[in-house]
Amino acid sequence: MLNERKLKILQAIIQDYIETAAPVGSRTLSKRYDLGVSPATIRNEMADLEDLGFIIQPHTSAGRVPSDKGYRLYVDQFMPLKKIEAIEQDCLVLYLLQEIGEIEQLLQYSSRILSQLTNYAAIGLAPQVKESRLEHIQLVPVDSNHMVMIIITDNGIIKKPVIRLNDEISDNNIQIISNFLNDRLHGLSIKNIETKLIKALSKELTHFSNLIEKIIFEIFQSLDEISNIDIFLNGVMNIFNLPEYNDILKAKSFLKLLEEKELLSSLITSFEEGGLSISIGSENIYEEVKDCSLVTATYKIDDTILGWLSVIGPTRMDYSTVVSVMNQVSKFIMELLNNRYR
Amino acid sequence: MLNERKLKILQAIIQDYIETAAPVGSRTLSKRYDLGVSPATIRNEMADLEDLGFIIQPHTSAGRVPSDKGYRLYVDQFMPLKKIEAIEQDCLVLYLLQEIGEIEQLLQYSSRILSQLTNYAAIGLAPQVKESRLEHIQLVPVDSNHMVMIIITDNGIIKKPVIRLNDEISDNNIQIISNFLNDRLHGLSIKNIETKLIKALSKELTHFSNLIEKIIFEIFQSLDEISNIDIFLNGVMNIFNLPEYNDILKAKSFLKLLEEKELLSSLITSFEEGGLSISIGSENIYEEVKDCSLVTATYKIDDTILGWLSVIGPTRMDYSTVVSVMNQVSKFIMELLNNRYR
DNA sequence: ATTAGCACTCAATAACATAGAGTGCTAACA
DNA sequence: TGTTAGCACTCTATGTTATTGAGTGCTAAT
Repeated sequence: MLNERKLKILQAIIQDYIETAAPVGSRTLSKRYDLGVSPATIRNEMADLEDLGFIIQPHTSAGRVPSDKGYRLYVDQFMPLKKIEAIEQDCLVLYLLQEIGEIEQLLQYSSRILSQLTNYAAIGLAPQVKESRLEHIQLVPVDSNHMVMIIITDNGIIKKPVIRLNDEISDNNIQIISNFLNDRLHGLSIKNIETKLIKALSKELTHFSNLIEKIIFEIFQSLDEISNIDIFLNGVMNIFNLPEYNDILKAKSFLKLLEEKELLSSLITSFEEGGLSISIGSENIYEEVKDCSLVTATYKIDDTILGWLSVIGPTRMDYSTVVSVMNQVSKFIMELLNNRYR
Repeated sequence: MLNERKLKILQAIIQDYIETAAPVGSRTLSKRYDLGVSPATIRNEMADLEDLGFIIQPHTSAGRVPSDKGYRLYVDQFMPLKKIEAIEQDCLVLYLLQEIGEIEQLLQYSSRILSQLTNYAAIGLAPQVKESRLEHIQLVPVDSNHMVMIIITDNGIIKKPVIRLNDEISDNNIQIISNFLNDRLHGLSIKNIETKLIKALSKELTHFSNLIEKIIFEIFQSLDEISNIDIFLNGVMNIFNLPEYNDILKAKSFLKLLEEKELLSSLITSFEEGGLSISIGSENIYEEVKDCSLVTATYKIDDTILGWLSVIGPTRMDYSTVVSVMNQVSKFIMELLNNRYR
């Protein structure tokens, strides 16, 4: 489809644009890259590349800018991958985190590291509790007014909301209720645990039923609360270093986008294959991100998704660096997860 | 110091400027407010007010803008307080939250409500764990690889980090260690719990010492982790509705400021009296907030600080609304806290 | 003491000119 | 036949200048 020279020119255009953020013209190109042909020839090739939809001319007298289709070709075919030692160094930080007990923290810290290494915004996302199965539930009395409900799901999420007790319940009774709940609810999908189910169960424990009735509401409120989307943002303000966000309206809409947890979550969870996925501008399902690209890593063990890490930036993103960094970081994370969850 | 007419004019200037964000001149003033005198007279008075430092002229041919000193007078002397029914309505949301078990959530939700009611950014801040005393510590075995360490402090903070176990320890032994730690550490200030202390203690439990040694590191890592500053930001993007942040650099520096957890924390914790404090522009200790104002509520029971809520915005803040809202919300929160903590 | 009148200031806006980077087309060339 | 120099043309960005209007301080009259 594209001869070698066209590919070389397209690559040069993309790399230059990623670097400078300015539309790149034939003269600049021939000066800056060793293409072996004159600007006039480059111009002809560029006209062809535009006809094919790989580059776009913002206006008649401007240079060319890569299109989403252009970036896609670049990413799929001829993007150079860096193997930077410095990255390895920084990733050692992750090693220090081996002792992190909870996957949310791992995602939080990793996304911070990603944003630092890439200079874009990074997003960590834990799988939604609602979508997982209950592995273990346990009520722990703390003092006369509080107990902690510890919940562990099949994908390793640990939640432990505090539940306030209005009536005093003996530790022993809490223990009995706890064992009972764990016995009956174990293995159920969290979203299937509904009020009526627990109400039915509470009838079985007749001598406690009045107590149980009272804490049902609390337990449900807590189940609901822990079902909040766990999303970790880092490096959001990095966008101010990018010329595309010098326009206050652009910056505003990007920042507002990052406040939309539901949107981000459904955007990112749409990646279900393990490994890296890249979605470029118009390829994204939502209008709001049509001029952004995401590089997303999905972490799976067998068929269970344990979390997502994503780097989000303008379509003029330094894919090469981002993908390299993501690969490196992902390697470390998969090691951690493998040690822990199987 | 100021005659009645000067006060009326100053008040008009401040209210107009808070509303319009544009320097206000004598003609506008006489048209928009019923001051009973001509623009020329107003001009003379304004010249005096400027000499006294209450207002400032950005440039020769512009109107006047209130100075920090002007706002201070306004806030202290003649700011009208609203008693809005709508606020009461919205505050009912807080009532719904009575079941919140943890003070962090209360601060988180309240700050969200504050930002919604005021249209400024709101900050919730929990007291630092490091500064509190240990009321209760408890280790709860969860599965063969994890236990939860539940920590309750004297000011009602509950933390429960997951601790990963590398060696299997029987539930019974965990129980023994837990009781022992609680027994010895109870009442100590968290920052006084140092490695050497626990090491000394571990010697007492000679028959466990090898086990304890191993989990000391874990416990300390966790103590360190839960000592992170708990700060909750809401409504940050509200600033984009304010003309002062139409300048991308201004917006950037404000947003970056809100990322500085340590700075914000030390700024806000400098308010130690219970009730409302207002700090205006240059009154703030840090250079970074010299063109911002904060309205901060400190929540105390007896002499223990339970948390802070703060609204932050430009010095041209609608103090009247913010203070009114804060008063209302604070009333509800103090009720909740009183019910819970005494 | 107050106010109308007036000359003056200065930011913001608009209107216009210029420079510069880039293009497409044509004709000459290897 | 593919490549390239030359050239007229386009369009943004930038800088310059003129104009407008809100606002002031001062003076003199009320």
